[in-house]
Amino acid sequence: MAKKHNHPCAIAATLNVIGDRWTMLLIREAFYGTTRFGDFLKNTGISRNLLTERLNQLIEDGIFVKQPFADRGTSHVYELTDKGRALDAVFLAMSKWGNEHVYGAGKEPVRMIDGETGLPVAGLDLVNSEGQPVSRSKIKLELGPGGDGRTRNRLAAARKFPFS
Amino acid sequence: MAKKHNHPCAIAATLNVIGDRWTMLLIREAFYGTTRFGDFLKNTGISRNLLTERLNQLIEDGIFVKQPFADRGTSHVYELTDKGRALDAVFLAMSKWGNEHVYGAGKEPVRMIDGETGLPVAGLDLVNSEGQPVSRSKIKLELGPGGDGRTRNRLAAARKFPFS
DNA sequence: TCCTAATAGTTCGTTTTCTGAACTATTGAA
DNA sequence: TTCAATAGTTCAGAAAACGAACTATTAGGA
Repeated sequence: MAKKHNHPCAIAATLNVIGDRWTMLLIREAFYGTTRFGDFLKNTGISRNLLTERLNQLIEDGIFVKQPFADRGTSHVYELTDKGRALDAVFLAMSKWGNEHVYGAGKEPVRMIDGETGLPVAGLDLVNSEGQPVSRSKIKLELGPGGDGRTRNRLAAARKFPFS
Repeated sequence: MAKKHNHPCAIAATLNVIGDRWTMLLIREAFYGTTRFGDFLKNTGISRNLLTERLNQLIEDGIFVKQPFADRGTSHVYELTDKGRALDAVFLAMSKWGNEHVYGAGKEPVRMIDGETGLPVAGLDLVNSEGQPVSRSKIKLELGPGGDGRTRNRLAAARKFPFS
């Protein structure tokens, strides 16, 4: 991937792992059950050399592990780690936004359904550490222990309640 | 931005809007309250010509609107639309993942706090259309009205419960 | 009115990354 | 020991990003 961001910021840090045109598509594939080099290739349209490079980077970043697989030829499987599976919230947020704001209601190619009730999945809601719901408009961004002077200045300049 | 993905898939569609190294950083800035060309420039490190191109693309995609602003010089403000603000779930999911899986507990540069209780924001939970909680392991992906044969085949090959 | 500072945006040469196709390596089965 | 399947490498051309210099527009002050 390209040169990395160097901000003390979780968004920048996440973009350093998944912030290119292909990586979230590979992770989508992994959530869909794809594990083989050739299937990632076919299902995404990425070029072979870039797929090699991305998979290696994702292994280095702890998103995938590569396991031998006895099939035909020199086969392996690429599987998500716990760290990789933890990207499910990003996957779900992107799915929801794409369905609602690019395709629009009634034009979704894939829908997320609550298997328990059969109802559509409608929201991604925040809860605090006690499990209580958190209103987005009440979220505050505070300087954390890993922040520095730059972070403090950025937050000081930021709105108090940035989210709708 | 680069050539667009052409899959019948909400992730691919979302990547066509925010799937490059800079766009989510610009949207982070917008959530932090940045509205001016020069501030986006300074706070992200993007180059001027690329910033021009990205902002124009994001206006075209309906994420930002550009308004005149009387200050000094030829000033404008770039502000998020409702469609842009709806990316807050992606922002929050990426923030949470970066804090937990790149920085790690105790090293977060910025923390999200529930302003109501002062407790940290801990989770992003799914609810169905009746507002009931949905377990991630119970989510099903179903063919939607905008899907095609390819989509059907992909889903048929996919795991039943892809999420942890 | 003219000059200056502030802001936004453009141009362009260089560097980096991506693309696409051909080629190589490794293994299991016939 | 040949063949087919799979994964991976190489490389030339195209596209995109980078970074610095330059241009345009406007407000305010001399």
